[in-house]
Amino acid sequence: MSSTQYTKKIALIDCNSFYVSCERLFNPKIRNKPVVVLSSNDGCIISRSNEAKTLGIKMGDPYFKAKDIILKNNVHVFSSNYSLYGDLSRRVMRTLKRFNSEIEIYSIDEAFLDLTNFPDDEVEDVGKEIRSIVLQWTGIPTSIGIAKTKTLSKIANHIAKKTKSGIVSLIGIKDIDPILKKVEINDVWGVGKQLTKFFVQNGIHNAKQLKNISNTWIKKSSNVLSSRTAMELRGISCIALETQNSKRKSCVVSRSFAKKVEKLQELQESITSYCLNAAEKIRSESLIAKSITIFIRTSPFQNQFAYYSNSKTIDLPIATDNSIEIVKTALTGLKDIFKNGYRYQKAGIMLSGLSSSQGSKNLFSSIKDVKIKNLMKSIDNTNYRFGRSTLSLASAGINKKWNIKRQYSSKIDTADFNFLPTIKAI
DNA sequence: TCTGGGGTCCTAGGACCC
DNA sequence: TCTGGGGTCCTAGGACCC
Repeated sequence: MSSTQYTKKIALIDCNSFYVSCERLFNPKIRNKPVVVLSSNDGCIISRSNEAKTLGIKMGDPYFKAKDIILKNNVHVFSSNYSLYGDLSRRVMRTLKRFNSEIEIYSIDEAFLDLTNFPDDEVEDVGKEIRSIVLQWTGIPTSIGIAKTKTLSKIANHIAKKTKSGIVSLIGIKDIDPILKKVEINDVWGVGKQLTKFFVQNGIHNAKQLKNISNTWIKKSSNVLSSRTAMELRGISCIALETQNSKRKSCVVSRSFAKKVEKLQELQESITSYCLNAAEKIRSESLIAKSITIFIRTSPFQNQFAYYSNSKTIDLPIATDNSIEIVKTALTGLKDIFKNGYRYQKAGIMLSGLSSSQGSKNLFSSIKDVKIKNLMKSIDNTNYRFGRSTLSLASAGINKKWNIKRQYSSKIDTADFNFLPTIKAI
């Protein structure tokens, strides 16, 4: 009798130090060297190589605070280059799809892959192959965790990151308690700062304890999400793989300013350009928005200045993807919440209540609408061909003094042939 | 001087209705 | 003059994720 088993198996594939790995692809000199990538505006550290982690540089640290360590240790610093990372992400995901079309792209550098169709005792080898193919085809190193549920595969992945092979499977292990015991409660997927505090107060310090806690207690004293997490630790799948890319429900565009902004005029310029950006984004996904939120705030870190933060949500009379309409509405909202005398650090907008623009004709549809649609289309096409904001609105400003800072950009654009790496035959 | 950006989901509480 | 219970829907804010 064959003993081949096909239990449920979910793999979590996670790119190692993804943004750093992307920069390294085009810059072999920085392999094995400490590297960090900064957030937009060169504000915070959002990706670190292992060497940088060893130096004690923390995730999310503001750059200026880590500068001493960085300079002393010759850490290589890069401003983030999202079009590069997005491009490489798509390549990684495309490669993963070859192993199974049942894939959930969870973030720019992570995907869940259903491996149930492979026999239990072969799944670790499959994982190894995925790793080496992704590395070979894209140059991006990954870690892979495999287990019966998403939460457990997250844990397996967490452990895999610390192993040399880069792959850990919990499939076929009868008693995973000794493994879960070593996983701190705050490292469990879905357990954040607040829940950690709550669990620790109740004597739960690791994943094993959460797994073995009574169901009634957790339901009574917490919420459905926690009990779902506990179930998943027991190997009972509660969080399904979301394989079809569902349409998003909101679209945010927000930025911190390179310099503090005090004038309404400058806020208007930034809000306008964020609106244009967001409108273009939803048009490219055939969506229309029902409402728009505008928000502005001063820095929460600078205690010597008064703090002010406010937002305003306005319902659009008719759901729309029309840039002009969206900008106009946003600017009225901005006027309502703007107050003189503050040093604004950040502004943003959110389009929400998004729905498909297909067949969204209504009583008020008219020839004018068709004209506007064509105008939007030609703006999008021109900007696509000649670069963002070739065509814009006057209110988006020309000088853009508030615009972001990107001092350390590698300026690599994989769409540009001049920056493609050349491969030399030996 | 300098502290990211973009998402989802859940819940409590208020408004409103019968 | 006093007094009820139950339901739905919406929203703001919080918590979490990367």
